[in-house]
Amino acid sequence: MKIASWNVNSLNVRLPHLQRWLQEATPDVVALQETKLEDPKFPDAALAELGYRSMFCGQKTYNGVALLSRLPFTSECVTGIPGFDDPQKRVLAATVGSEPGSPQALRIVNLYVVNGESVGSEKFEYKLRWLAAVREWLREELVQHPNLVVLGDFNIAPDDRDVYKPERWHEKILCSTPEREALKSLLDLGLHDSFRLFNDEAGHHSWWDYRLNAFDRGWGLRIDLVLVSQALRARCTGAGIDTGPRAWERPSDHTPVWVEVT
DNA sequence: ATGGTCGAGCATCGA
Repeated sequence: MKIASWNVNSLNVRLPHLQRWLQEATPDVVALQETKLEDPKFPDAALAELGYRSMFCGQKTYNGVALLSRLPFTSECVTGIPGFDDPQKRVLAATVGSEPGSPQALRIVNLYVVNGESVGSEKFEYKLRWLAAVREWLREELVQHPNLVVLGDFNIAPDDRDVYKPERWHEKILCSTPEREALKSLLDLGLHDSFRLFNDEAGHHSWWDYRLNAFDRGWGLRIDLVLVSQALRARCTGAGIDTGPRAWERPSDHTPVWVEVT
């Protein structure tokens, strides 16, 4: 089973890319971020034609998340962090494949983590509060759902191997110590960065700024992650980054990341 | 030379 995440930066603009990539990569489950679409405008019929059921939680202009699945959804759709009041649509969780709690079920938590703007800004403080609330929620999710996948645009590069020029990003947004510690506190719950189960090299990225031809120059960061629980870690057979779509015409600034589990 | 590009929606903001 292949589970993927992609920040599409407007599903309205990127639907043709998504359709092409679904057909080429044939993922079973896909988490999307930055759909920027209100729910009545979500293209669920077009995606159903490719065999995908959809859950979505969007808003105009900003944010917006969705889950696509070839397997049936077997739970309600959870939107937002329980108990954390937040008008921004950044979270969508559901169970796929089998009844919640069964060994065949997979719990999927799709996160569009707050960007944070710059270290020390109000948005930065919001990012850290938001991540602390996610941590407390995931602690409970792990009790209920041993087969847990937490994936999305984390807006955090886990360490310097994930940054094209670490000295340029030192203590900057996406790379600062408080952000990395917040991510580590999620991993400390019993989650693993699936990409690093298979590859420990530097130089693998999932996002490149639109400016200055960053993609062609290799100026990227790995900020899109697929975290897996302990039980799922044992079932992981591969993980990777599909850089192809970043080179297509009129691309998202992010490219899909994925994990394979048995 | 750490610059300046997208997407949204109509001037500028967020990333």
